Amino acid sequence: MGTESGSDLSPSLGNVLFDVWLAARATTALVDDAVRASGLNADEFAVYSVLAATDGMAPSDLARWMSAPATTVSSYIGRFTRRGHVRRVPNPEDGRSYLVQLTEAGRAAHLDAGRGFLPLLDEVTRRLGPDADEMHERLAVLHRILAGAADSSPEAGPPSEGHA
Amino acid sequence: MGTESGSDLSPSLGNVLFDVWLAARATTALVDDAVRASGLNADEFAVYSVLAATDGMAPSDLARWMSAPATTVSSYIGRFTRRGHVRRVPNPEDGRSYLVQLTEAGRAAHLDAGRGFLPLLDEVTRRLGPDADEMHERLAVLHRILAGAADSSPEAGPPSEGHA
DNA sequence: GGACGATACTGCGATCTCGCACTATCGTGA
DNA sequence: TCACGATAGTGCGAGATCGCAGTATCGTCC
Repeated sequence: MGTESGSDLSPSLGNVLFDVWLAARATTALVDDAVRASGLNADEFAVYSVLAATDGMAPSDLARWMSAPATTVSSYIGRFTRRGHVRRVPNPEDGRSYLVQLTEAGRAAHLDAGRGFLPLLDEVTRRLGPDADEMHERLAVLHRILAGAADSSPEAGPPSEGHA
Repeated sequence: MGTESGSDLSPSLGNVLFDVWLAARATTALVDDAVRASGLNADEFAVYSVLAATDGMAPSDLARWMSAPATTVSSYIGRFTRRGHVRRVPNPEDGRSYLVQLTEAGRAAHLDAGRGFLPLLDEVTRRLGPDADEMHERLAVLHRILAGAADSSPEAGPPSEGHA
C-alpha cells in the first residue's frame, strides 16, 4: 500500500476508475436535485443538452455518445416523444435510422431545467477556481482514453482471433 | 460562443459536470463488461470493493459514500444478502442501524470480479501515463467540492428558513 | 425520566434499464 | 443485380432504482 493518505471519511479506493465513478455519482445526485422541478432527471437533462446543441442525432450516435446500450436509448426516445419533447425526422444518410430533434416544447423544458442547473454549475466552477479549465482538459483526455479502451477490449470477441 | 473547439464526434458540452458524467458513463460501461463474467456489474463491484476495504459499514454510510438514496442501498443489501455475499452484524454505536460485512463468498466474488477489472485498470493507468496520480488528485478535489455543494444546496429546504 | 423532532432502515409500487431475439436496411463481393 | 453478413432500431420481459410513507431508535430539552 503506498498512498494511504485520504481516509477522512471516504475510502476512495484510490484508483482513477473509482474516482470518476464516485465523482459522477455525486454529480448526478446533485444535478438530479437541481433539475427535479423541471420534470427531468440528470441523465435526461444531459441528453436534452446534446440535442439542443446539435440539430438532430441518430439514436446510435446518441448511444455511442453516452455509452448506453441501444435499447436504453430507444426507450429514452420513446419517452421523450411521448412527452412531445422530441421528434423523429428521416435520416438522409441511412434508411434504417432517423434523426432525433428537440421540439419547441423540448427546448423549453431544457431551458427550464437549465435554470436549476446553472446555479449549481456556477457554484462548482467557482469553487474549482482557476483549475476548472485544467479539469475540463483532463477529463477530456480521460474520456478519450476510455473510448480507446472500449475498442481494444475483448467485449464479446470481435474481429481478430490470432493473438495468442 | 467562446470555446467551440471539440466537435470531433462528441459534443462535449464543455463543462465540468457533463465531463465527469460522460467519463463515468464510459467507465461504467467498460467496467460492466470487464466484470460481467463474475455476475456483478460495475456499481456492485464498487460496493463490494469498499466493503472489502473496510470491515463493516452502516447502510447510511454506504448511501453517503456512493451518493445514493437509502432505499437503493437497502435493496442492494437485500440482494447481496440473498446471494450470501454479505452479512448484517449489529452496529454497536446505533441500535437503529447495523453493519454490512462481506462474507467469505462475497470476498471470493469480489476477487473474481477483480480478475476482470484489473487488466482494464492497468490499461487505463498505462495510457494515462504519468498523469495518473495528478488525475486522481484532481478528481478527489472535485469530489470534495461536490460533497460541499451537496450540503449548501437547497435540497428540500433543510434548516434555515428566513431567507426571503 | 418523559416528550418530541431528527435520523436509520424498509415495504411497496411506479418507472426505468437493458439483454435477448427479431425485422429492416445497408454495403460488399461475385 | 442478387446473396449475405453487418448494422440500426424495437418489443418484450426480468430485474433494478428510488420516492413515499411507515416503524424503530436516538438525542435533546424540559
